[in-house]
Amino acid sequence: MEEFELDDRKTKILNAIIRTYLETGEPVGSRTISKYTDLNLSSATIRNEMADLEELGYILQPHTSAGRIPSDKGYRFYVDHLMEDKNREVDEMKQFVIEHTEKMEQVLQQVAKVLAANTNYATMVTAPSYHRNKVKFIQLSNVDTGQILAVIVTEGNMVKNKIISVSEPIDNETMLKLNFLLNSNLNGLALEEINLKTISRLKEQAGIHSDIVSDVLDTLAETMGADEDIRVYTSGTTNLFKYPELSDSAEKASKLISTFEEKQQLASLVTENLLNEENTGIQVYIGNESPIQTMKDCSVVTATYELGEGVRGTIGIVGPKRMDYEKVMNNLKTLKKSLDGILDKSREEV
Amino acid sequence: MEEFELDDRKTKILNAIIRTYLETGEPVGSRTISKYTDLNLSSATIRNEMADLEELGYILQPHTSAGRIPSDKGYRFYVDHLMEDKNREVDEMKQFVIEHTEKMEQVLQQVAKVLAANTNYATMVTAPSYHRNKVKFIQLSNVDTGQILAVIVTEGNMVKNKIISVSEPIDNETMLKLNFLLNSNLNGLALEEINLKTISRLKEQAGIHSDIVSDVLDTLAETMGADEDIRVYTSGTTNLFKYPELSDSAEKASKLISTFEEKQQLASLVTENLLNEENTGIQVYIGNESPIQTMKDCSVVTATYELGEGVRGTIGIVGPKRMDYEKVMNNLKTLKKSLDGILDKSREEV
DNA sequence: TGTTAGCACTCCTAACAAATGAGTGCTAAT
DNA sequence: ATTAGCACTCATTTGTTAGGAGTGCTAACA
Repeated sequence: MEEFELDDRKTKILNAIIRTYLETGEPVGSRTISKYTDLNLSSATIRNEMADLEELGYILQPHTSAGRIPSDKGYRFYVDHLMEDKNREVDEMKQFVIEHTEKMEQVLQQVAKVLAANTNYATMVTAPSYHRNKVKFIQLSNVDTGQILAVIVTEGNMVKNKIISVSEPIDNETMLKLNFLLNSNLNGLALEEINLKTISRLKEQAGIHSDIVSDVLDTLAETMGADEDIRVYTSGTTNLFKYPELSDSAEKASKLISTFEEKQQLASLVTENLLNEENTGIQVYIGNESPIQTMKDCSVVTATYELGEGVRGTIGIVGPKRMDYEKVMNNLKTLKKSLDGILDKSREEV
Repeated sequence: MEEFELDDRKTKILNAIIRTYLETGEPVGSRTISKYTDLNLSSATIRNEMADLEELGYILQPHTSAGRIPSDKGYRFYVDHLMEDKNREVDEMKQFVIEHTEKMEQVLQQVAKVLAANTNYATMVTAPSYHRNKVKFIQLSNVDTGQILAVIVTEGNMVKNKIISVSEPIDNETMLKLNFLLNSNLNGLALEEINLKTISRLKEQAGIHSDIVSDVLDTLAETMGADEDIRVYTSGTTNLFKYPELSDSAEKASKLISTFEEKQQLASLVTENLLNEENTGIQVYIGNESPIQTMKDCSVVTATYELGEGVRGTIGIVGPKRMDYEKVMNNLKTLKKSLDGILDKSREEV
């Protein structure tokens, strides 16, 4: 709590500076503030206060004889203490999400798109990953000579499959036995709960077909495993062009956009949040706080949604540091609310 | 055949102009050519010839007192007649593709990436679509009360699945019958071959469960259907920043990059090629020839690959009109060769 | 003691002019 | 038919200037 550093007046001035800068993107001078605030102060007084604020690290000057802009510390203070918590709704999107639950992929892409259009920033949405998700149903079937199809269905009705090659064909009876074996041993378990004991027991029971069991388990680990192939949908990356501070040099812009293309990098930004059990809120990274270096001139706001028990994904927004935090965070909150627990709901409805 | 328009010398000069421009990206002047070509001519003579070439529409001047640059017509002539057909190999990639056939998605993404790094242009690869692909195996299973899982495997070992909700549970015996019904009627058929007759026969035989059959058929149509959701992998879009003529204005660059983000647009560029049976070669779109408006300042080169009977996808490269056509086309040719028929091969190997 | 007016100073930016130079078209000579 | 030479065009670069926004400091004031 370093609020003690700032008295009431300084706080008000800092607030005014940041809000003005959020709007204009231009360094803001003392005279502007002098007119802006209700507490009538002359520009000279403001100047003195600004000098203090600068010394404390909340604002900085791009160069002598320019106005001030917020520093990372300034933004942080704003987000933590100054920002109002408006509660406008984002109803259309909420509605949309609910109406289209079947086609998850398209919904997520659409969410990214609408959010980008809404906010004028770049957005990313990661598909839900099956962290902590439980096995509901496993089935092996003969598909072709030498080829077995393994299908795995999880609690959240996520379906994964893999073709397994086998050296010699398996007759139907054995197949039935294997299926029973797998289901009775694994159903209801989350990936983390499948330990060595379970595995060795399984293999023992499978006898000569233990290699197939191995393959199935591999598939399980692969498909339900962590960051393996988290799908990331992005939209509006070119919105970043709108903010000169991000795109003044072609190189800068290029690097940023590249990061969005390298979806796996984005995924990494997000994984830690997913695993962190207790974090269910909204995360704000300002400038260097972001784990991705290329985004050091940006702010990143992410929200973790949880479709159902342990089925989590992330929605993120990337923009300039002077982003409209209020708007962004409210958008995310509403979206999060719409998505949270949607699996349970849809199951109830059916 | 409008080659008659150009005598030998004009051809040589045009060739020189284009090649120089491909390298430098700068308008090329008469003096440069005068030194460049082996037929020793003074700059003045070149100027005369250039005036002719301009009148004929092969080259143009950005403004008075600038050098000449190739027009679309000029590039077209170059690609059709002037370009050499070098045959360097792209072995590393070929090797890579063969070694990683199992994980198609990752291969394709990687192909896009390597190709982009190799050429310094933007690349796109579409996942194979199941056009003309045949049903190999269908299976319904009870997954949960009121929920049936339908799995469809096609010739190319593409697996698709869908959860179908049913109002009342189906006992195992009925399920077996349904499965038999579906497989005996549909296996070996391509989507196009499933006509109304087949459908009505199926429904008739299914009796009271004809609604489930409908659902399965819908799923079939959806998953094997045309452009539905062709997946497109892109890479190196920011390479386009390297070419000033594409990124001089932020707006221009922005529009281009956006097109790459809107993958479905890219897909449309490609669909016609996929359906066109006899086209198995390499396509070059120069400037306005491209079906996508935003790419009117670019050249697009695409190759259609065919993993197996009717399982097709596209590899594409987008760059400035002054792209290194030779290199690009050779890269594509080699890649195409590596991918063609890969399904059949891998099946043989097993 | 906190606040304010005034002023000199800094530094960015826009505007304009001049210099540069690459390249052309035309003409006259070969 | 080819070429050298020359005048001319026009984008680009460079230098200069004027303007303006904003600051820090000082001195006066309540």
